[in-house]
Amino acid sequence: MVELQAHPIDTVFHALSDGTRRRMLRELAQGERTVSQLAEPHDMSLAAASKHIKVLEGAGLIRREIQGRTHLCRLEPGPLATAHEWLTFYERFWTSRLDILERLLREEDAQKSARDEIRKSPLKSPASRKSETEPETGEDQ
Amino acid sequence: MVELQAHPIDTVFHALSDGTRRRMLRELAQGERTVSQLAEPHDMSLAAASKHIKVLEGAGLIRREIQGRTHLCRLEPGPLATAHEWLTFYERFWTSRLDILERLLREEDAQKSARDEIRKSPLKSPASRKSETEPETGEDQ
DNA sequence: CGCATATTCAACCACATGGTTGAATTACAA
DNA sequence: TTGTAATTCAACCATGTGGTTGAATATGCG
Repeated sequence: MVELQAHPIDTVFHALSDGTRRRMLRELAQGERTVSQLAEPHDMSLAAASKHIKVLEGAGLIRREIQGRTHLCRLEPGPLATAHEWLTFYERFWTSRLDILERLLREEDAQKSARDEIRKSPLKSPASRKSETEPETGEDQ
Repeated sequence: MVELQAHPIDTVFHALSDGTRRRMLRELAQGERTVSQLAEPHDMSLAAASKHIKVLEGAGLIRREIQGRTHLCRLEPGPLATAHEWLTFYERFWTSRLDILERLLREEDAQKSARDEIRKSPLKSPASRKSETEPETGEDQ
């Protein structure tokens, strides 16, 4: 019904791009929950919550065990690990240390591989960015 | 034009949920690129690519330096670090070692915090999931 | 100046998303 | 059997997304 032939990681990142769904994952990190339990904290219809759960399921982020008339959901961390590893590729860009060297190399690289002959002004040194950690901080997500 | 009052991490994950944009980030990991350079490998109009770039910019994943008539883009890793750290919260769920203990604790937890009295069947032990690493593997993304 | 280059803007389109409501399905319980 | 509880399904709606095309806006160049 959704994401017909997208790359798996597309569906994972997409699933994570919604605060309701991230909150559900957060909840599931503390233990399994039924559909109604997952829906309860969210100000929306059960049907809407059910759709969110299906998106999470479609991304492989949760598994569901049907138990009579209730559906028990539990976290399936594999895709989260995949996404984490995907991001790890870029780690060198935020863990500085070699930042100056990196940047010089990137400049050289850009110079070399530039398909045309644009760019010839100096680059601004990027302000080192502060990153607020931990999921589900404060109000939403 | 997009993401009017969403949580910042919403826009980051959303930006990452598209293969075209992930490929652009990949490209920018090797050095700065102009808009046309970023657009070139992708089978779409310049205008479409320009929109993708704006999504990345809106998520804070890239910065743009206007240089005459060309726009030079460069990677801004901060939000990637944020997303990475967000995912790190769930790390304990995929780095096993304490997996059995974790699971037992989660069961207890679920037992304790369950708002209703559902759940009373045994849990399946989750198959340890294999996660394919590194970004931009194979054909797309 | 006049033209080509780099990029965006605006209007448009098909389809996805996230929500609603009401009915259908299935299971438990009296 | 009858009713109620848990969940999905189907239809619908407003809005967002990702793409197109053609015009607009600057900038660089001869």
